[in-house]
Amino acid sequence: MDTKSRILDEALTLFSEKGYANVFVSEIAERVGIKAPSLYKHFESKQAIFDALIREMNNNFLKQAGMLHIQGNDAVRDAAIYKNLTEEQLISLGKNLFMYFLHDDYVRRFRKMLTMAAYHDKELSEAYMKHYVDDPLSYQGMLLGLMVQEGILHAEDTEMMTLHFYAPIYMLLTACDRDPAREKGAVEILEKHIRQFNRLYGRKTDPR
Amino acid sequence: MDTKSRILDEALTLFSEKGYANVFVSEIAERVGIKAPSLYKHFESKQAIFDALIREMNNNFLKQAGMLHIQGNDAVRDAAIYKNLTEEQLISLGKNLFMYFLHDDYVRRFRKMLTMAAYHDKELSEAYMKHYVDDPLSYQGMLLGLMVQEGILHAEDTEMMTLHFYAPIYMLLTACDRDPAREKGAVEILEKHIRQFNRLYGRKTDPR
DNA sequence: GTCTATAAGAAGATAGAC
DNA sequence: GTCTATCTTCTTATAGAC
Repeated sequence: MDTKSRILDEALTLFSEKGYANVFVSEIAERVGIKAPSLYKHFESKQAIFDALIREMNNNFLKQAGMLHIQGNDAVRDAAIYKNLTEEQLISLGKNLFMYFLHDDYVRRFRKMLTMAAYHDKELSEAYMKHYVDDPLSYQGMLLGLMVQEGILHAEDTEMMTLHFYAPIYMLLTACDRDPAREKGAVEILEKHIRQFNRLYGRKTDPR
Repeated sequence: MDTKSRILDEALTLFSEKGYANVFVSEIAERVGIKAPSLYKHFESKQAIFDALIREMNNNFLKQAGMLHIQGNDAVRDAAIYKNLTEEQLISLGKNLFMYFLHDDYVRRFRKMLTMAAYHDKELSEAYMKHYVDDPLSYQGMLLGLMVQEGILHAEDTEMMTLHFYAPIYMLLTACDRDPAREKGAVEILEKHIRQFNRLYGRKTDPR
């Protein structure tokens, strides 16, 4: 990994742990193994490092914003996969996806950095909402909608069904980001959540 | 309002808008209408202002952490109130509570300040989880549990039912905090959410 | 308790040698 | 491209008059 990439990597780690304003350029440089002035040969300012990270995030959008997607870009194909899963397989899949978004270093650090930074910046706020709220809801809405069409799930209001599926996952994820000790409990809750969701919206539920 | 209280008030506003590190003592002083050095007659440091705010928050815990409570401290009495509400009245109540937590200046500013600050500080992180996740879930769990006992709601797993009720509200609240333009849509979604929740867990639902 | 003046120190950024 | 030395600016905080 070249120096420029190492700078971005260490900066992302530090920004995600302490927030932009609490990280010093000298700190980033130290972790990379150079002195602060050398860093200015690679980036013209601290802000430029942050901007480069945000650009990188938007470019890698599919990798990280494909939150809770199986393939991430084809709801029809993904629905076909879901369709044939047993409840146990579905739970296992859900757990694995949850663990991926919780632990994948790239995804996790960006989420934490953006969570903090998005509070003071309108543009970043929009990025946050898109990646962690709107896009997951939209994708899962398609997925669950297809399953309703197939007769696998039953719901009058697909939008609300999607909210009921995703909101608990969003809440568990933000809880674990703030307190990693909650992870074990969160995975158990996730399992129960998927079971209950299946029970409520699955074949046996009377939708009125 | 005396100067000391005005300092706390303006500091809370600024901290909630920009985050602790991005607020200068001189900025707080200016809003109060004094010069920065005068401020040090009231607080010995910038950190002392923040600490005082956190103490105030913990003291006023009931006022703001009673998130989505009716009375806020007596689940049995509150359950008795809920029991006799029609769906329309319940929705109206839910909307009003949501608007209160979204708009009440004191509650809103603390929530935003804590959301940011809680990422770098373990103690604050615990306070955040307690006030915005654990306590609401625990209180609403009692409330909904009582309604299950009364036969008003039906659920095998009350904990999951509570999660299904609260997680969407939590998600809508954080979404509106980040982007106030979403408020109108959020209230509509809230209404649909409560209706669907009623439908799923109300008398007519077959819980197996 | 508020002011002006100022100290003390931190942090971002530049200059110029190697 | 990295270093040491340094500049500049900003920000917290203090001193001391009123």
